[in-house]
Amino acid sequence: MRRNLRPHTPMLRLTKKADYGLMALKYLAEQAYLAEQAGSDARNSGARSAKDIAEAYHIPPQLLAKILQTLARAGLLLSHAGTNGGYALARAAADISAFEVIRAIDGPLFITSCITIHGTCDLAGHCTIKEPLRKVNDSITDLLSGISVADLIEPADQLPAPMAGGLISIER
Amino acid sequence: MRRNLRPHTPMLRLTKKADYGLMALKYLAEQAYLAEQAGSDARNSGARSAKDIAEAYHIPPQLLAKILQTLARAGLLLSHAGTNGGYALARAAADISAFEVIRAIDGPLFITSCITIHGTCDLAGHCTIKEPLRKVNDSITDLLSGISVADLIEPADQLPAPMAGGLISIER
DNA sequence: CAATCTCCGACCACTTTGGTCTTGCTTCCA
DNA sequence: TGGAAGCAAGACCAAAGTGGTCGGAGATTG
Ligand code: FES
Ligand code: FES
Repeated sequence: MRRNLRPHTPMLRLTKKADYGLMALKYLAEQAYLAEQAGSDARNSGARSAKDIAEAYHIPPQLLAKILQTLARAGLLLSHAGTNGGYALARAAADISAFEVIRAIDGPLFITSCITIHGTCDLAGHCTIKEPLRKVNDSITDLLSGISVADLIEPADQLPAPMAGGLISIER
Repeated sequence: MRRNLRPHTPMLRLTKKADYGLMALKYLAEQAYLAEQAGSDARNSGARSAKDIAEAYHIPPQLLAKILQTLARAGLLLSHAGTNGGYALARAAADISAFEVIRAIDGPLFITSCITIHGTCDLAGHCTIKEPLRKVNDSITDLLSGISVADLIEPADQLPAPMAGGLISIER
């Protein structure tokens, strides 16, 4: 009867912004690939406006614009203002890892709520949990670092072997 | 100059509640081990009240109580009301994985903000991001599943080989 | 019966997230 | 030489999630 139908209860989730960012990167990577194939001029190869990308994925244009600005500030994208401006990848798609994108948008990710930058938690001393958890954190970082936006453009295919280290060990 | 000193900007973090839950489990595991060593009676072996645990780690007692209740409801803990009551592990420490604890407290964890329960996202169709990301998600799940609360009690030592599969591959 | 302890839901303050709007600036081109 | 198209950078806001508190009800022991 009550509307307590468990709204979502998600956790350890990626923010929607990071999701949008990844989508945009993927889109740009595809465009860059197509432009290169078509042999168009080096300039404006695959550059697309924020509005175009937003429309392609039906995401709020203004929000995407802000995300793209963040990415540009982080050095992952090149922006070009003006009439035929837009955004383009700053590097090759294979050289941009998902980890960089997520960190640029959501900030440094740490799985434990205590580890700040140098492990000095206010609970240090009476909590020995953080050390094993940090290993998990590092593993996730490695995992995300091993995935490039180039790996995202072919969803149906498996990721054969284009990644640096496919295997991640728990003990770092 | 500006006070934009980046308050925390954390992401992909574990909730503090899950952290507390893990700490409590670790504590209970230690107590159970000690009780077993001392050869005390089988009953009340390692059972501790919520207040005791809260004091041991300096965490808000009422909050910890609620977390323990959640854990008990999930079947990870046994609760015993009454004068000398308290909580005890429902299973052996080695049989309780960190993944179970986290899921019991924070709900099902999905790294993408779209995957709900059966992948049908409102953006499905014009977003091919979720498939690679789901692999990451599965890898994290496996990673967490391979860590038991027994692995937490010895932080200094490495985790030698007590886990099911120490190596996690990106392609599941 | 009384003390102790778990159980359960309501409640609150605060932070984060997703999203909009406004204002300004740069580049291109008609 | 203007616009128009596009980025840049804020303030701003509503909704949701998080951390934490409170108070009563029920169980267990002595
Ligand atoms: S919560 Fe900070 S060390 Fe465990
Ligand atoms: S955000 Fe749902 S499929 Fe990409």
